[in-house]
Amino acid sequence: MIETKRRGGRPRSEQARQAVLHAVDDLLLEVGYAAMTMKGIAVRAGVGRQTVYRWWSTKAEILFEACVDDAEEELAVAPARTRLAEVTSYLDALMRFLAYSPAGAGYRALLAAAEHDPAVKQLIATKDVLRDSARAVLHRIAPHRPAGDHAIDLLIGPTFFWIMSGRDPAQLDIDELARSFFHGFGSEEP
Amino acid sequence: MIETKRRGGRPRSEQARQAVLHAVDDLLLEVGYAAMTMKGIAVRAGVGRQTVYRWWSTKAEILFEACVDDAEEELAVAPARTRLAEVTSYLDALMRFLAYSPAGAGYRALLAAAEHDPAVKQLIATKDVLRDSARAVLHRIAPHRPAGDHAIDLLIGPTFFWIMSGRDPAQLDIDELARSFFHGFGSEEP
Amino acid sequence: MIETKRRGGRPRSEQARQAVLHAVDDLLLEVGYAAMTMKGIAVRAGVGRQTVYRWWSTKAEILFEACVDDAEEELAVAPARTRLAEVTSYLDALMRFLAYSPAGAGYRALLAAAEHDPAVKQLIATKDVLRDSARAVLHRIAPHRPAGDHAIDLLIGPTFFWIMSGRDPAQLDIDELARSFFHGFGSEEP
Amino acid sequence: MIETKRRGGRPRSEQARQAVLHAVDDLLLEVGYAAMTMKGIAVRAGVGRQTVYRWWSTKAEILFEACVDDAEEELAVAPARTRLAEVTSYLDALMRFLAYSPAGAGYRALLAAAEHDPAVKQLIATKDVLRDSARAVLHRIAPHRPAGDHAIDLLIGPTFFWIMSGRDPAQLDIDELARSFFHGFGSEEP
DNA sequence: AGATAAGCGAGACGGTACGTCGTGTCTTAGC
DNA sequence: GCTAAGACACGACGTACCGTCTCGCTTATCT
Repeated sequence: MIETKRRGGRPRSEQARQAVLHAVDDLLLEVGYAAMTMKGIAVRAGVGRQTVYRWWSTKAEILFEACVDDAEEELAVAPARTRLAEVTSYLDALMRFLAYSPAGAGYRALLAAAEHDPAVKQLIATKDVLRDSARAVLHRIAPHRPAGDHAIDLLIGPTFFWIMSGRDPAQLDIDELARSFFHGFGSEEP
Repeated sequence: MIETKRRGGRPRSEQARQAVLHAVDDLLLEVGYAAMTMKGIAVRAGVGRQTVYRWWSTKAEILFEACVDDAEEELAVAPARTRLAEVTSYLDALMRFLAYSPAGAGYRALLAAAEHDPAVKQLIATKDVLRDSARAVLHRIAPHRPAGDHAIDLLIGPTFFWIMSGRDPAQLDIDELARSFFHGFGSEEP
Repeated sequence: MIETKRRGGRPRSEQARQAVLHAVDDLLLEVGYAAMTMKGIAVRAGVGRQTVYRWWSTKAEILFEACVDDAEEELAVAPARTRLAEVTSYLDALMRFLAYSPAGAGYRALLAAAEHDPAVKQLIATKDVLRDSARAVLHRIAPHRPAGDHAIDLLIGPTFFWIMSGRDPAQLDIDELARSFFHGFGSEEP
Repeated sequence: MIETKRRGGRPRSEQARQAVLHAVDDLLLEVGYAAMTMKGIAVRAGVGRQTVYRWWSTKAEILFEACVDDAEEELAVAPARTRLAEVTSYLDALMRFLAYSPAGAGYRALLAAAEHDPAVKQLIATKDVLRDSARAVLHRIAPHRPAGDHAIDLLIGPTFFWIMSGRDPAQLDIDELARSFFHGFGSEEP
C-alpha cells in the first residue's frame, strides 16, 4: 500500500489547502513576493497559521506548488509545420510565460528567491520546467541529436536574459531570435 | 564647478562611507543577501544606523554602490586577435564574473532583489553593466553594425541562463558557446 | 457570568504578567523611573516586547498595576483609641508610604509622570488611593461629617508637600501635624 | 573683580539666550515638558544645538532659568488689612500660580522632573520659591513667630495637594482653606 | 592692523529606545 | 487529530533624540 498510515484523527482539509494556494496566487499579484508573508497568507486564506506551517515550510514551497502545474502547461507548445515555426512558437510561449503569465511571475519570484536561499534553489531544481519544456521542443525538431544543455541554453538564454534584465517584452523580436537560433550572429567569419 | 552646495554643517565622513561599503561586501559573502540587514550593516561598519539611512535607502542601494565599479572593471576584456577569441574571452570573463566574483555575487543578488522590488529594478537600470560590456565587445568585432539589443542577448543570454538557473559554471563550454554565437544551432536548415 | 469572551486562542500567560510587574518593581528601585524603558522591562522580565505592549501601553500603566494594591494596603491603618491617635497613626503611615515604601516610590513616580502626560493623570484618577485612604480615616473619626475634599486636603496636604518638595522625611513632626489638623495655625485670632 | 576672565573671543549672544528661554516657554505650553527636546528647543529658537548645550546641560535648567523670576513675582502678594485676608490673598495667588500661570506650569514640570532626576531636585532646591513666598507671608502675619517649616506646610500643603492631585482649581474653596489654616479641622476635641 | 580666540548656525557622527511587524512555536477550544 | 484563534519569545524595521564633533563664519579682545 502506498497509502500513508493514518490512525484516526481528522483528515487534512483539502479546502484549507486550496485556500492557501489561491491566497498565494492572489497575494503574489497584489503585493508581490517580498511583501507576501506567511501570516498574510494564513489570514487571506482564512486559515490558522499553524495549518500553513504544518504542510509547507516557506512561502516559496507554497508558491512552487501553486504555480508549477500551470507553468508546465503553458510551456508545452503544439507541434508546428516547420522547425522554424516550432521554435518561434516556443519562444513566443516562453516570452508570454515569463513576462505576462501569473504562473510565470511566480516562477520568476522563485528564481529570484533561489538566488538568496539555497533551499529554494534546491526546491526548484526538483522540477526544471524551463529546461524540460525546451528539451521537448528540441527533441521534436532534431530527434537524432542528444538535445544537450548547450542547445537548450542557446534556445532559452536570449529570451530569458531579455525578460530578466527588465526589458519591455513587447519589443522582443521573437522571429529574429528564432532565425538566429539556427544561424547565429551572422554570416561573417569569426 | 560641480561642487556640492554646503552652507555649514559637518561634512560627510568618507571613512563612514567606506566602512559601510566594506561591511556590505563582507556580509554578502558571510551571511548572504537575505540575511543581511540594515542594522547588521551598521553594527559591522561601526556606524550609527541613522548614518546608513541618511545616505542610502535600502541595502540594495548600498550593494549597488559597493559593486558596480568592480563589475565594470571585471567585464572589460582586452582586445583579442580574432573575433572568435574576442568573444570567447568575453564569455569567459562574463562567466567568471557571474559565477565566482564577489562583485558578481552582488550583481546577482541585485538582479534577484529587482525581481521582488521595482525600486531595485529601476536602480540597476541606471547602469546596465552587463549590456554595456557586451556592447563594447560587439562594437569591436563588428564596428559597422549597430550593435543592437538582439546581438547582445544572443551573446549574454546562454551564459546568463546557465548561471542563473543554478548550473555548475565549470561545466559550461565557453568555446562551444562562442562558436554557436557565430553559427547558431547548427548547419541544418530550419 | 462576568467571564471574558474567549473563542479559542492561547490564553494570556499569568507567568508573563507577573514577570513584567516584578521587573517594573525591580527596575524602579534599581534605575529609577526615567531610566526605565519598555525594552528594558521586557528584557528584564524575559518576555517579548510585543507581549508587554499587548497588555499595557506605557510603563506608567504597568507601574500603576504593579503598586496600586500595595499602596492601598499600606495606607489602611488600624483604628486607634483616640481621634488624635488615629490621625497621628495615619500621617505616619502616609509619610512612610510616600517616603520609604517601594509602592510609594512608584506612586510618586506616577504623580510626577502625570504632570507630564495627561493620559497618566487620567490613569491615576481612576483609583485615588491617597484620598480614599484619608476618607476612610475621616469617616471613622467624624462619622457625622460628610468627609468632603476640604478635610482630606487639610489632612494629607502638609505631609504631601513636605515629601514632594524633597524635605527629609525624618524631620517631619507627625505629632505636631496631627495636632494642627485639629487646631489650625494657632490660638491667635485671624 | 567678579567678572569672568575673558581673553578675547566672541562674547555670548544675549539674543540667542533670550531666544532659547522664550522657545522653552512656548514649547512648554504647546507640547508639554515631556515632548520638549533639546533639539526642538534649538530649532524653535533658531539656534545651533551646541549653543544650547554650551550654556545649559538639560531642558530643566533652561526651564528653571526661564520661569523662576516670574514665579517669585507672582507669589509675592501685597500686604492686606487682616491676617485672614492676607492668607486668603496668598492662597489665591498660590492657586493661580500653580494652576493657571505659565510660570507655574514650568514649576510643576520641574517638580515632577525632580521626582525622576536628582540633579533637577538639587537644582530647584537652590531657590525654593514656594517656601520663600510662604515664609514672607507668615513673617508679616506673625512676626514674633519663627515661621518654621511646620506652618509653611500647613499653609501651602492643602492647596498644593489639591492642584497636584489633578483636581479642578476652580472648585478649591480658598476662603474655607484660609479659615482652616487658623482654626484647624474643627471645634471638636481630638 | 593683524593675530588670536571664542561663540555662532548647521548638520553629520555613533548610540539607543521607540512602537510595529513578521518569524516560527505553543496552547487553547471546537469540530 | 486537524482546525481557527491568538499569545508567546525573538529580533529587524525605520524614526527620533541623545550629546558630541566638525565645518565655515562672525565678532570680539589683545597685541
